[in-house]
Amino acid sequence: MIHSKFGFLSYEISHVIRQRFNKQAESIGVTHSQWRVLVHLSENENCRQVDLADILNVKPITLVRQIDLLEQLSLVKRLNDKEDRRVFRLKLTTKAKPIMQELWQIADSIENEMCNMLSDEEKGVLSKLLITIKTQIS
Amino acid sequence: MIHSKFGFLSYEISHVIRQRFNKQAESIGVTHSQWRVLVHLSENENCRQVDLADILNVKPITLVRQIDLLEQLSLVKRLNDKEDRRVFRLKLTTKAKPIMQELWQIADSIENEMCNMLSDEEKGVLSKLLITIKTQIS
DNA sequence: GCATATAATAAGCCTTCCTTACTATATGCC
DNA sequence: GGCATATAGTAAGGAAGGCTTATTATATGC
Repeated sequence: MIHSKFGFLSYEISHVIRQRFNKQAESIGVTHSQWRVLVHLSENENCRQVDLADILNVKPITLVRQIDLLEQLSLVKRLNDKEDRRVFRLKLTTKAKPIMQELWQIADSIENEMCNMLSDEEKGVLSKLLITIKTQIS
Repeated sequence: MIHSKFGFLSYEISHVIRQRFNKQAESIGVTHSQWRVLVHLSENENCRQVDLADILNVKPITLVRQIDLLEQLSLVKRLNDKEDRRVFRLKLTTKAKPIMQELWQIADSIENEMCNMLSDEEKGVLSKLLITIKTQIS
């Protein structure tokens, strides 16, 4: 039996990406997981913790810890919601912006290294296919 | 600045795959990580632990624990090497074969779910591109 | 105005992975 | 042969990411 192993391959690759990212971002003090929180937050500013957890596919309690850490690093702020006192609204701080730029540079350089066998056209096709899948599952 | 975010996307997708796999394979008692060990071992039977660790991109001590577990489940056996008494050669047991079939079925069904928006041709292109990347980084 | 639902969090656990250090064995060089 | 160095596997212990279960405060529906 032949297995297409797409799922397997995507894990193999992201496993390596994660390792490289964590190593290179160590001096900044941000892990791949925390970076992931920052990226999704930047695309959904002012959301509630419960919303962000949902976007990240993790349980709220898992996100709480990560936000705690990011707040300690002064990268994220919890703001009280005026209409619902149970809720925190999450925001990136001004300090976060330049740091995220650095992190994107790391991410981009890792990506370039990995994809340097592919033509620009192939890279485009790959991204498009992955976006289709990501859209489908979320 | 626009980021192609291939690295990001591949993580997002494999994160979901991992969750679904772990959930569905829970009754079998094998996690995604352990399954990964089994798959790579099946493609490299009779290798040393240090070789398999290298293939998996983990440290030898990390693999030791996983092999301990898989040995407890009677899925893997450590065999003494005759020429180098420091070495164990790893083998899948006969019990492992049917269980791996079950695990492949889970993996395949998850994959089908995720890729059901793609044509067969697109799936082929995607696999090809990912294999190029995987080959490049290993 | 009470029952139920929801947002955030605490306590405590599991898994994966690591660094460091150790033991046993092999190998290269004199 | 004999010592220095390298290598295979492992123990101890810790960090990070994730979970389940339960708690507190607040909202909401009837």
